[in-house]
Amino acid sequence: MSSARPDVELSVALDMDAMPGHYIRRLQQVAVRLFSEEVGSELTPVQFAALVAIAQRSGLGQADLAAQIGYDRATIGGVIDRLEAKGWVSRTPSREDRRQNIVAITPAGEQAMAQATAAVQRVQTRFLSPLDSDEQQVFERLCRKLLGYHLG
Amino acid sequence: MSSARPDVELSVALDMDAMPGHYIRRLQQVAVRLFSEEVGSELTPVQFAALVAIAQRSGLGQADLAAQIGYDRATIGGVIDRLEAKGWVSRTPSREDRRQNIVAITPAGEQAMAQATAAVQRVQTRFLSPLDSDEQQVFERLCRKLLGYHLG
DNA sequence: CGTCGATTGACTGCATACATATTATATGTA
DNA sequence: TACATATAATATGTATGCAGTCAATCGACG
Repeated sequence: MSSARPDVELSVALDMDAMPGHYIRRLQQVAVRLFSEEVGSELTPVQFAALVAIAQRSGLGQADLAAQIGYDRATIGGVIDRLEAKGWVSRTPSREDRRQNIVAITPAGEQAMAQATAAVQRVQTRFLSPLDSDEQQVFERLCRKLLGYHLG
Repeated sequence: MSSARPDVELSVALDMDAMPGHYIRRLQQVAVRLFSEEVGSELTPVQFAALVAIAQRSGLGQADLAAQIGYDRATIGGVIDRLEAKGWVSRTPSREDRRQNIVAITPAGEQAMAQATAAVQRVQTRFLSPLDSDEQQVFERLCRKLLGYHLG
């Protein structure tokens, strides 16, 4: 660590640690790291979320899928590319609307998802473990409230 | 999936919205969007955080800087590239350790930071605005607690 | 003084995330 | 039918974030 000499005094002392945007970013980093520790490198957080969404509501096009889990439409294509390359989902042009690719999970995909599920739940447990049970509930409620207003 | 293995949790329990990792990601998306709305495209959240850190503790090398604000060492290089291209920071080889690049903010950089500061504070206000004052304090406390355990 | 382990920074590759443009296809309307 | 508009998917460019590799360099040790 270098010796920091104070050479510029800022008119406004900005404490980045006090900024929600900053610590949300760092919490996100923590969550991603835990995910990769527990689940491994076979599956990323985004790929897992996509797999779950596809399994729960098959017959959706890519855009519907993206909207449902909060991805960008331009991003979902690449995610599905990688899931398709692993043989976990399939893309089929819709007959009703030939612009659409209907995305469905494959048996191999279901198996991969089932294998990952326990690890993913460990991630959530570990992530929240610094909080006691009451705090966990409050944290979830406040996050939902924030999302509800900003997305709804 | 045709095995006789009972997978009870597969059919129901995968509610992504209930997973902290998932809604933290979406909160992060919200924060980034608000940032770009208020601050504009001149400066990204990461670039702003870097600028603040550089201004507050000049004389640091890139790795120290990265550690201080939670970046990856491999990422900070590109961030500083872009700040340097705008003339907002400078890189100088250290005399004590010639592997190090000492990063410092320029007058133009200080000006850019000062201009962005009000907008950045509006971001934080808007982000937390769905919560009342008590809830905001609780939210910040819980986030800090999570970070304290996971990073400390 | 020379060697070795650790550190730093540069670089590559992969995976998001988003904006924008483009292409193909649908759909509403004149 | 012809045209304008809307939508789905893709391609491109920029910006992060992390893992891994490499060379240069530093500090410590013999």
